[in-house]
Amino acid sequence: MKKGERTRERIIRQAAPLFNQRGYEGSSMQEIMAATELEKGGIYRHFSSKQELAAQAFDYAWAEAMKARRHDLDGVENTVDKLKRYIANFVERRGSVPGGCPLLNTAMDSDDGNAVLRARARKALLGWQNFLEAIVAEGIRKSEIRANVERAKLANVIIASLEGAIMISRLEQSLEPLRTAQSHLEDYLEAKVRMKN
Amino acid sequence: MKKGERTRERIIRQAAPLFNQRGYEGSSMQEIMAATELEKGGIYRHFSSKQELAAQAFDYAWAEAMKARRHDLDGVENTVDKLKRYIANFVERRGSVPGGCPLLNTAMDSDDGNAVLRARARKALLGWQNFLEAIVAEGIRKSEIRANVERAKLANVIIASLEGAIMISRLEQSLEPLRTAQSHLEDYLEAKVRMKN
DNA sequence: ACTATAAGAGACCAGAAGGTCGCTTTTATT
DNA sequence: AATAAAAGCGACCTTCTGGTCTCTTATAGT
Repeated sequence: MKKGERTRERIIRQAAPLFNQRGYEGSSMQEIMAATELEKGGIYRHFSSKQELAAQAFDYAWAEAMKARRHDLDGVENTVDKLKRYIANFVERRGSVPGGCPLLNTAMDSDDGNAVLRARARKALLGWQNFLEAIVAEGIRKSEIRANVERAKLANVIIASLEGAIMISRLEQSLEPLRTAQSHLEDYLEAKVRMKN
Repeated sequence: MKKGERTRERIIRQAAPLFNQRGYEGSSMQEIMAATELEKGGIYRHFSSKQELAAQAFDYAWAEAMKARRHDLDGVENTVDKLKRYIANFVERRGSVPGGCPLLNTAMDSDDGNAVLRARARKALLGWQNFLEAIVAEGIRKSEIRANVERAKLANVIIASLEGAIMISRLEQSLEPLRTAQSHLEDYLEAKVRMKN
């Protein structure tokens, strides 16, 4: 009863980078077998289908990404600084799972079909938006963020800028686009979001 | 000598939406055969491989997207307004080829393998950056854009915001995120880019 | 209209895809 | 140490993959 659970988690952990790098169709069971050093039977005992495994691998990869991006966030008091730290973490602490942002990858991979994966990506995005919006709401309550800031829109701008920058960065194999997005967002936060006295 | 060229172009035109929607691995020759109403032999006469066809389909899709986004751009004199018009076109005139932005799709599809497609996406991105940078450079020359604006960074911010917003919009199946990105960019152009006298 | 050539059909191929299942081995419980 | 249950192996299945090649049909130049 214990060993099974351990290998199950190991499979997810070792399959996640594969799916994140090569995508759902691009990752074959053979490659997953090689990555996990398990035969087919050993994998299919724990997962009913490739899709099921892919879904769980995404959940894992996303949880890891979120964890990395939340790193040391609680120590920051001011909510604007918290947003800036979050953005810095996003830029600096990539690679919790290799292959770029799991959300972007899975969203693009599944947005024309693969309803299961698509639903997971959607849920992940919603969670992310809520997380950022909560920080903004707190900031407004604490009078650190201007009252006229629309939290949903601010969350949107941050997410879009970062995800778009990731795409460029991956294609150019350079951190510069990501850093440009970061400094743009920081400027924006100071100019239009932070409460001035 | 003539018919061949016509069908060749037809194949590209009809295969492009498929590749753009389902990705490279997700599009099978069978589906391409169905979409083009041609047998295998009829397709492979014109393209040496699936990859070759996919590459040409991307070039076509990208050219169509660029054309749509450049729509009526020449009529705009002021370069800041030109950028705004470009952004508006991006938001409004999607769907020149179904399945979202070909660059984003192909970049995510190929960034961990498929060197051929990756090279095409990279070249497309470079062309896009150059296109926007040229407008900015012209704006600085004409004193419509502040001299301290770094054209590469501005191009980057615009591209990242729009592409990231496309991802969100597709996942949420709503235009709102795209419109939010648009208004954010417009505000930014007015606040930090346009020359004030 | 004749004919050389271009275009397309479609049977065929080897290999790989995801998935199943009966059997053996390992684990945990007593 | 014995044993019941859990975990893993790996041959096998069907379907589909990208790609080839020969043969037929359509086209275009004269």
